[in-house]
Amino acid sequence: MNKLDESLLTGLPPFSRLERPQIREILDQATPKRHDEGAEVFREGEEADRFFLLLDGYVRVVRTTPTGDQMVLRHIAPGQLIGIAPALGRTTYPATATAASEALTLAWPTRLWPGFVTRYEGFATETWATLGRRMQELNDHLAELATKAVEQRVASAVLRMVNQTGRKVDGGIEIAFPVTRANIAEMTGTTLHTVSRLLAAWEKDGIVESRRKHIVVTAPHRLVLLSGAGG
DNA sequence: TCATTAAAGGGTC
DNA sequence: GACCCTTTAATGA
Repeated sequence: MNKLDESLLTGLPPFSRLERPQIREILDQATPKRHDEGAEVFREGEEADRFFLLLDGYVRVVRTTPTGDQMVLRHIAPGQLIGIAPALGRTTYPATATAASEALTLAWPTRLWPGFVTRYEGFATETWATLGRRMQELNDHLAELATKAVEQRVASAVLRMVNQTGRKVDGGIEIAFPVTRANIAEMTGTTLHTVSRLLAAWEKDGIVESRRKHIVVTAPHRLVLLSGAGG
């Protein structure tokens, strides 16, 4: 079996303070896996027997409501830990993670978690920081859902994706993974029809350009204004 | 202001 | 051709 290259982990926040032998040790315990677009990485309610590092690609985190509706909670960019139920004191995954684009992960058995936290300098601190950021985002998102109008919510959701996963392209910033109108509807608690109409209107105003599953924000500051940030 | 319903066209496999 | 993604219009809460 091929050994994983140490450069995969060097520089990533959870491992940035570690020496080579420690990184080697961590990699030797990891199982790499490729996920096709749409494939599940882990499922809500399952026994959390592994935690993951997203090496490449994007992951969509989704919860299903009792009525069967899906709610998209967040998107994860490469370099982040996911499925870290043990850090939350849980034994099952709180949400389902699916590959938003073709993705590559490393997985470790959850039983190794306590050892990672105690043995590896900076690992715990970075994990807490990640959890803190996600908590902050959730708070913002919740306040937004409760108080903002649909157009503001959709604008915020698009901006969130741009900020977390955007890449520069000619004429703007592109969301780096395939997104449908329905996906955005599931992030904002509206319908795909409303999202479609909003994007069409924004495109007419020169704020975005979109093709199927593909959005480029050409005037981010105007989207910020629409999102109602700062008033 | 926004959801629902319906109809239709283009894309992709 | 089947199925998915998207657009558009009409209707009504």
